[in-house]
Amino acid sequence: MKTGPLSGFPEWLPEQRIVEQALLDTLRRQFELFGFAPIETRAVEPLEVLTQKGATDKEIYVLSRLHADEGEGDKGLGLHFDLTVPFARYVAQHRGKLAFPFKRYQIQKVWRGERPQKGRYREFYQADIDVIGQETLSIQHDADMVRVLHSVMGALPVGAVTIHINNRKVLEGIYRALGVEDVVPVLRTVDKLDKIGPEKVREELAELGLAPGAIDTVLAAGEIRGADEGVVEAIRALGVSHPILDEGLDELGFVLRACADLPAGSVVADLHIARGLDYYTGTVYEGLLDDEPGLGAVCSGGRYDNLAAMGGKAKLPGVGVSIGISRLLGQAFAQDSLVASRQTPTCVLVALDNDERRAAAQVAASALRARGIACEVFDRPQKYGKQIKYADSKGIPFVWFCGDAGAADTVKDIRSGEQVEATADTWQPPAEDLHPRVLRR
RNA sequence: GUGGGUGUAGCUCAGUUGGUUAGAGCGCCGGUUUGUGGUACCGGAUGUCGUGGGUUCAAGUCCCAUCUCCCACCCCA
Repeated sequence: MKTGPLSGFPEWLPEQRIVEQALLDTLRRQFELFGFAPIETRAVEPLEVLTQKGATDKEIYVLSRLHADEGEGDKGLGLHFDLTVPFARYVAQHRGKLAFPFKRYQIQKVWRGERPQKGRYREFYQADIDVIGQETLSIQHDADMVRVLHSVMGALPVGAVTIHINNRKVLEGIYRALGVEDVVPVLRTVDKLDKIGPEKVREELAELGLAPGAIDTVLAAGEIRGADEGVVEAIRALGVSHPILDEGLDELGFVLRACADLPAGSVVADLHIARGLDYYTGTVYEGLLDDEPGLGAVCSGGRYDNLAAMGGKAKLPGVGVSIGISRLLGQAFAQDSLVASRQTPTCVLVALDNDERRAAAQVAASALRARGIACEVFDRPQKYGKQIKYADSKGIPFVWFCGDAGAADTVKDIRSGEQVEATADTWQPPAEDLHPRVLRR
């Protein structure tokens, strides 16, 4: 059998999966604290849903049966490449049973058939929250997204994250005022300011047919950043005007005011953040690690007005963000900055004295488990040294010895070597040893 | 899809201008230690040298093809 890694399909060791699960638990708790309801959608969607207008042209993994009968025809199913498109389909489908504004969180694997590289995988977790309204959705939700992101990212052991926000209408208004017909290519180019620098961006804009004067304004706008409403004034000072620009500035100003109480530096308006996805219509978000900006966005999202208008006339505007939990983990594992305190849930290894005493060992183990203490009984009566070594190799903190012939049981903390008498019905490990912990270093 | 790199033990790697039976460290297993680990010492196992072809008396080493993985572009979490 052929073994070996598949590029872009990461598999973690138990101690890494423990970290991953801990972070997923944190996300779930945080999302629920903000009132988002859980859903899960199927892993596959009809290709026509995945490739609908507004979706990205991601490379989609198509599903087919190995021994499909001749003439069975292609059912046209593909694995989802994000959670927003399936969610839009879900909302349109269950519209009658949902209460709006509908807030949901969804933590699932997604698949993209792209070339993998650092921070980018073909199979990875996305953790999404979205709010979706009927006909309209309050701008308040745009601001709330920043608040949730700030809270969630702060709860993850990944260091400081700066959330960059912008509003597509602001950029679109400016570009239209400058006479640009097709704004999306300009947005994509400006989005690369950080990466390739203003001179390269200038060249690319010129290739798109922008006049030198217009390019100056586009670049000047792209350079604007700030944490408060000063950015709105700075944009007005560019001297362009357009109805869409006014709308965008109102929204951006609202979001900045609504987030004014968050700690300084956590949120910044950044006028070159555009996001490549073409379905965003208003506020856009992009979170970067302060320590590792080169990793790319670790959370991102935006407002969309049309995406969920699937199969009906009703308009379902929404706003949502996605957290790149796999990207964060890949980075953390690569630099060994997140580790589990042990590589198994087991808190106590019950040593096996001899074959006659298996029953006694099981009784002790059951008593511990009944009180929520994870334990396992060693499988054969080897020398105690071997059994302790097994516990040590997995990071199991305690070894339990059943007392012989009426003697008391004892439990040994193998880190300190301390061994004390104990009763399986009452003994309690320190709270920090009950479950594996995530350690940051 | 485009470009560049890579491939030898479970892991990290060495292997001379082609030349006997392919090595080291770590890890693993056993022992010193007749049930209480981590250190130390002693011993042991492990390879289709990515794969297929070719050149040669002789290929891990040279040539061709192919695959894999890594990095960058595109785009994105």
